[in-house]
Amino acid sequence: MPRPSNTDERRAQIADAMIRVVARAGYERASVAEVAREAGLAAGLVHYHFQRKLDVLLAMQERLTAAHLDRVERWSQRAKTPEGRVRAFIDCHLARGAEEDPAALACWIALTAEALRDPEVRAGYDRAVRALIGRLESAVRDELAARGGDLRRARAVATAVFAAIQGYYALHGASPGLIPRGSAAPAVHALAGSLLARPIAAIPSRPVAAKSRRKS
Amino acid sequence: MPRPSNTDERRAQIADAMIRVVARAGYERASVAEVAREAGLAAGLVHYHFQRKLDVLLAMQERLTAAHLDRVERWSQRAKTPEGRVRAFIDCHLARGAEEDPAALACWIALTAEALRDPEVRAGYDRAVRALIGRLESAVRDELAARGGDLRRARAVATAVFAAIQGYYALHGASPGLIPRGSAAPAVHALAGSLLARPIAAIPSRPVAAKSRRKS
Amino acid sequence: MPRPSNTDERRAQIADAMIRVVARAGYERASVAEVAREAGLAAGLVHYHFQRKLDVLLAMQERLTAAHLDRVERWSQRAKTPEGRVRAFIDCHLARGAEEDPAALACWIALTAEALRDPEVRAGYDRAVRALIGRLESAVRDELAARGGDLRRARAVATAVFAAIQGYYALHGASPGLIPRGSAAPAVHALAGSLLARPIAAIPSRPVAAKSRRKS
Amino acid sequence: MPRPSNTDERRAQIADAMIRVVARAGYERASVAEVAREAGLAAGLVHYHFQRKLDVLLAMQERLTAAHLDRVERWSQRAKTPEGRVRAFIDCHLARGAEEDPAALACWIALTAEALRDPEVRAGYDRAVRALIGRLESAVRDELAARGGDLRRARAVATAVFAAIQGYYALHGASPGLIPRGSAAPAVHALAGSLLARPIAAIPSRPVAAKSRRKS
DNA sequence: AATGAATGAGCCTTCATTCAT
DNA sequence: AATGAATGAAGGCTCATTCAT
Repeated sequence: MPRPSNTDERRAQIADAMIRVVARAGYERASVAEVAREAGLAAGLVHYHFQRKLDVLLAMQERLTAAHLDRVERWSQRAKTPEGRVRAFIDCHLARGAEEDPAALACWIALTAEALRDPEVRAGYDRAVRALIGRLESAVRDELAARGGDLRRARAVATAVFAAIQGYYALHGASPGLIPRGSAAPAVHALAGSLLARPIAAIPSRPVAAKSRRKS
Repeated sequence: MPRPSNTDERRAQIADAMIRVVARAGYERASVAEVAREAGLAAGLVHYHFQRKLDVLLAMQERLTAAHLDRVERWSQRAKTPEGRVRAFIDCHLARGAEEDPAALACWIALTAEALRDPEVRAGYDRAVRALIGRLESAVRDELAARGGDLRRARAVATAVFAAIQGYYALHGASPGLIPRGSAAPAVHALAGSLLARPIAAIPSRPVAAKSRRKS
Repeated sequence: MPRPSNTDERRAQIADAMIRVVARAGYERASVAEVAREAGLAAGLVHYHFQRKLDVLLAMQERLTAAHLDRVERWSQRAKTPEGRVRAFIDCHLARGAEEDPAALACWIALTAEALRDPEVRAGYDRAVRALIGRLESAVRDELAARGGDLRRARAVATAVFAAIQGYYALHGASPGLIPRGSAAPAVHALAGSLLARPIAAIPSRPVAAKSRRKS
Repeated sequence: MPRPSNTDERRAQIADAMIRVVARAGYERASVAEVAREAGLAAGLVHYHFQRKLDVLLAMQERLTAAHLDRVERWSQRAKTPEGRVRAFIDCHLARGAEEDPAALACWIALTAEALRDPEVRAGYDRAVRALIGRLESAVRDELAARGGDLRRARAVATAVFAAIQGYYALHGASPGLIPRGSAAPAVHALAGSLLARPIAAIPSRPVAAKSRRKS
């Protein structure tokens, strides 16, 4: 009788170690040996459970994504209205007291950079982003429906909110101290409020400014 | 008869080659040999003009930043009002027909990821971001002044607009095809309009949603 | 079932290979690749067992020192008196028929030169020299005690004998053919005899010479 | 009319710069560029005046040797007797207040190590040593003649004194703090006195020790 | 004579991956 | 499953030497 496989735990253990190493060193500089050490395992074992180093990154990507989706889900459940779900999505990412694991944030940015070059990472990245935006989009759609808005804008609205969050993350990570304390969440809430309220195209501006916008 | 120095041109030549290589391979995978080949130079020459590979990255960073600031400046000059300058800043980054060098965009994301780990890259990143946000902030401040708004919000507003742009860039690079065509610029314009119009804190929302925001 | 470690043997194997390579090429010109080849190993393996090339040198230094101390010990055991131990120390280094591994001698000189510049090598060098001189000193002290001499001179006497040996080694290595055959050991024995017999300061000389020594 | 050649000065200037660089870095690590910088010259100029880096080392070797011979000569002139010249030779190297340029000492040891491997350096080393020992030998021979000693021992005596000095130099350089203060010169004087006084073979020792010496 | 750029080989080191046990 | 040694390919960087000016 063979001993029960512990492959799944080991894979998780290794992927989690990679999170910590990538967070502090980036993917390229995260050596397999270092990841093994971080996981408390022998160096050779990593390649017993994963064919390539890249596969560890992909596993880590999935774990990060799953955990993050969970987190979003948990925050959403407290919301009672569609708009509430949108608000919860934003707060879950940016509200004070909602600070996520800094390692996860660093990894996310590393994954973004990696996705630019590697098709496999890009695929996982795309899947993750689509899942997240998808959740947001459904909340936006419901809200727009309740308000009688144009449902076709839901995707654009969700994307905008997501992009803003993503941008704050990047700034926060790479240029800390630049974002006025407490300004991120309110700003994205304003964005959401604005986009839910009226057609995107109708940008409020002082008349004189109208012309300057006609440039490209 | 001292030989005239061509160091500046060479450094520029090498930094420009690094832009192309980093764009397609990332910094870590951009080998010095490859950069030299891309520049049409012998491998050893790179280290004659730069002490470390990192210094090439920093030079490239400065060139990208300078070029981008130039670009922003050029777009701004057409604007006749403060708000126009804000609009120009957004359009310069996101409007259709404003597509920047894709290589520059890829490099920017690579630099963001690198800034997370390397203090020197972070310093340059910070400088670049502050210069960009600074320009935006002054426009925002002028506009708020004209509207009688709270000038202290200028920085937060500028940061929000910048973050949104940054987020769109990341999404565009890593998950192309996800952003509804033509939605980016209008969304950020909406954000700007919304933030210029009223205090950030006053988020318009349906009453019921108020509670859901009160979360953990 | 953990694989049994062979690190100690490998390290010894590599350090021994370095002895041979340093002997014929010096430390700087002893490339890691060459050392590996000499040891019959793959190049990368050296850095699996040693962090830096310098660490191989230090390991080699320790092996040389240990072997040499052993050798001195073995020669000393035949001596029955303290003076006999001093004589044995000298003969062990310089007597005909006592020729040591020429590679070891070449390495020792290389280590001397390296010690001038590198603190780590210097530390090992210092330790080796102190151990050797220490053994000699204890023999000298015992002999001086037996003769009723000044024990405080023991260190100086031991150092003098050691320096003379060291000097002969250097000459032998760098300018072979210069030392009259068979003159080294007797000369150092004369030195030892002279220093053991009377206070160092009392140098026998013809009266007239006394002045010439009073010079600048 | 061509401008007068300054080649000799330049060569000297470069060789002197190499002394300083070799003293602090050793020959292998003394890069041509660093030597040029130390000399305040352009990098390319070194290879205009010297074909190979090794030739700079050889030039430096000659300069060091010449300067040192000069120094020995100067010290000797004050001596009025042959023995006085021997004493002066020792004091010139080891007496307190006779400290030579530490850079020269470091270079000498570096040259010793280099001589082990390179035939050209060895040739120069041999020449230098023979010149120095030769001067010493002639003084020894004169003294032995005056004493009615065996003139054939002159070379061996001179070599012994020189070896002892050389050994003290090595110890001083590589293991500073090991030599009891002020003990070097007296010890070598004792050696000289002892060797001038009686046949080398007749080593004074307590009877019991006689046997232990019969080992090899 | 002199300059400083250019070349290309070689070195130490890192590392993903494989393998014997 | 697991271990730790082994392999070989790069990579960044240094540097002696050459060359155009």
